[in-house]
Amino acid sequence: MAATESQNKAKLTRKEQIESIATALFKQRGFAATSMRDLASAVGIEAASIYAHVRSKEEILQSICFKMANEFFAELAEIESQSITYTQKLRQVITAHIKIITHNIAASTVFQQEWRHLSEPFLTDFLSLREKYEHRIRELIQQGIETGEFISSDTRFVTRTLLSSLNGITQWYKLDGELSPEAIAGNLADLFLNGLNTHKDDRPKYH
Amino acid sequence: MAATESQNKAKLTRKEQIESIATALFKQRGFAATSMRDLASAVGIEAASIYAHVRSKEEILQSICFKMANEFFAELAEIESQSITYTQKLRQVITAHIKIITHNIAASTVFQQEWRHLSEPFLTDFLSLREKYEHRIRELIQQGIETGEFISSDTRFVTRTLLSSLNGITQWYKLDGELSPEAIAGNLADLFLNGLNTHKDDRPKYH
DNA sequence: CCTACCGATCGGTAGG
DNA sequence: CCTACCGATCGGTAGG
Repeated sequence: MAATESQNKAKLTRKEQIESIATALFKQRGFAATSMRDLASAVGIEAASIYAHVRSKEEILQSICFKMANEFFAELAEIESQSITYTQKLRQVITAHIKIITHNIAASTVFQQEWRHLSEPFLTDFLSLREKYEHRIRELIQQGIETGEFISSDTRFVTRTLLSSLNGITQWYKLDGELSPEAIAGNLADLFLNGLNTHKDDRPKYH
Repeated sequence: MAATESQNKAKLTRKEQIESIATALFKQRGFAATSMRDLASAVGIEAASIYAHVRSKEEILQSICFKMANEFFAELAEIESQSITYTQKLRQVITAHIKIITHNIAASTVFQQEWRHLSEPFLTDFLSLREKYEHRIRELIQQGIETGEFISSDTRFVTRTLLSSLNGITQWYKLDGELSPEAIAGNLADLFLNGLNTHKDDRPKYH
């Protein structure tokens, strides 16, 4: 009970503050190039004091990576459970993914670029989660093809391309930019669903 | 003349061999997490001996990043000079970019992910080149819109999305995989030009 | 290309 | 949360 109380009060525990600042630094310089002394100095304490709140440098990375993974899965499960067309599901997946990314730009960047510094068994777990997420989106596209909503395509390729486009948003999204997360989602869904061409006679016979 | 001769002979100079192995290591572990001792050991010499061929660790990174940039620009200039439709130009840009990436997977990955470890003035130069490349592709899409080939869209957004999709290929392309570079290029061009949807009545009114 | 070595910095611990 | 400190490792140089 006392433990629960201490978790509930206050805005940000010191541990959360450390993780938040670490996330920004890992994004800026990369995990390997960020030292615990850099982190401590940014927090305003001594390097050794960090270890009162955190077991190791890698533990911080683990926390960032798996928290982000959980966010993506929570939204995906919600969408999968709905009774709507696959076109609508795809639009919602795009919207949800972009919402998560734009609300956690630094953590998303670390999630995307720094996971390789995880040690085992975290590395294997992480890659397995990523594979599962991709697989479930691929399933969604496959089912859209079977209902006739989407054209027949290489679903593995389409899914990877979609995820690259989604994850690439971390590299250019600006809070003060001209495009809101919702506008980005709308544009991206339009592009993937309808393409750039004004007519559809361009397609060679790959399929 | 003697200098020219020594450049022309042999398969790979020691310097080229060092850069090639460094590229693979930088891709695998990242620039910051790769030590000169790792590199030396992979080459089969002592760490200090590396410095007989290379001025610093960063010089290797500079070489990788700017060589890749030059490759992209050479292909782009070639395509821009042709008299073909913008649809065809876009297809060729996609094909050329993918060709370069798939032929230099490790160097492309380093180019994309490790450039932030460049020091000034290289960092600024590099970002300026990247911006120039994006700008020229954006111009190409803008012109395609003006001729009526492409639908009116946010060209900045479309260009960034295309580049994310192209660069994401380094993350999943396998030499022994099911898709050849040409097939990937065809699929990607089809997706961006025509989209996934079997009909075009899905588009909401964002534009 | 090697041996020998430099000062700096790393992640982390002991003990309070 | 601090002082004091550990052994390991870092990028790089001197001198041959």
